Amino acid sequence: MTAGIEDHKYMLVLDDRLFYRGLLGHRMKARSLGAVSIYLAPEGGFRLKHGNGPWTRRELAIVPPYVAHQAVSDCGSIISVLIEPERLDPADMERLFVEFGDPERRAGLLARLRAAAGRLSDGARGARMTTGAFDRIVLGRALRERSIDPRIETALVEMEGDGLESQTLAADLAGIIGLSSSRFLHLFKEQTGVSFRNHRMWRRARGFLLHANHSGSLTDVALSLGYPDSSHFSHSIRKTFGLQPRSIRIGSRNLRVDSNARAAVSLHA
DNA sequence: ACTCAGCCTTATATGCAAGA
DNA sequence: TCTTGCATATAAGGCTGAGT
Repeated sequence: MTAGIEDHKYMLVLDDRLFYRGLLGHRMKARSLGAVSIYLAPEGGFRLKHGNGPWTRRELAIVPPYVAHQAVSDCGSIISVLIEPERLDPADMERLFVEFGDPERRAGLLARLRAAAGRLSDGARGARMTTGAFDRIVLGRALRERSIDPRIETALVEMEGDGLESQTLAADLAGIIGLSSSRFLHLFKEQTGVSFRNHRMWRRARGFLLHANHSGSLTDVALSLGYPDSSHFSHSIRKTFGLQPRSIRIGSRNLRVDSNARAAVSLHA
């Protein structure tokens, strides 16, 4: 009872999963994340708004990728889980939304999610957390991956290997896997469910979260993430997260961050 | 140092017709 | 069935400059 939320701020960043427990900026404007997003308040509830729709009071919510929304928490903090969609089996993603929409399962999901931070932070120390282990702790079961065309898989790996600062063009990747850019762009969307451009933009913005609790110039961070300048960076982050980079940084003080190796590549770039 | 807005350029999204 | 190229709309990229 003595420990406040400040002592419990925690984020775990994996390649295709992210767990966050910490502050939720009360000045949040509409955000559009590139991942399936699960929200719940650590205690009490929160309010959620989809696009131009009305505010609704929630205990638990799940939002599809690239859907604009806003959230405000009663207690000022939030638990949030992000699931990257590009390798996720579409049918299993659908099933996840059904599960979260089922009133009978809500209490169980809430309890599991609220307990997850402690279990994740214990498990992540030293050892590398796998996606499957993360899913079992947070969701109670490992989500299925979709089978992706090997050429698109190659392109995904290529982009991940290049680091967040890369400006890889669709035409370059198409060349590597032996397709025309036209076919590559179509196939990428078909196989991953997200457009090439949106995917690249989201991965870059997501990379900022790893820098969120660092000191130093935001301009330097912007450049190391591949943004051409701080102006563009500020704009993109605000559109993606609904918050200014500065607010995210201020809200991330005392935030403990764990990440696996690949997600952390850009950390000291 | 950071945010914000405007403006032009360019890459990408998407549908379609057609070739291999 | 898979692939390509093309046409057109749109959003990101890149830049400038002003405000905080």
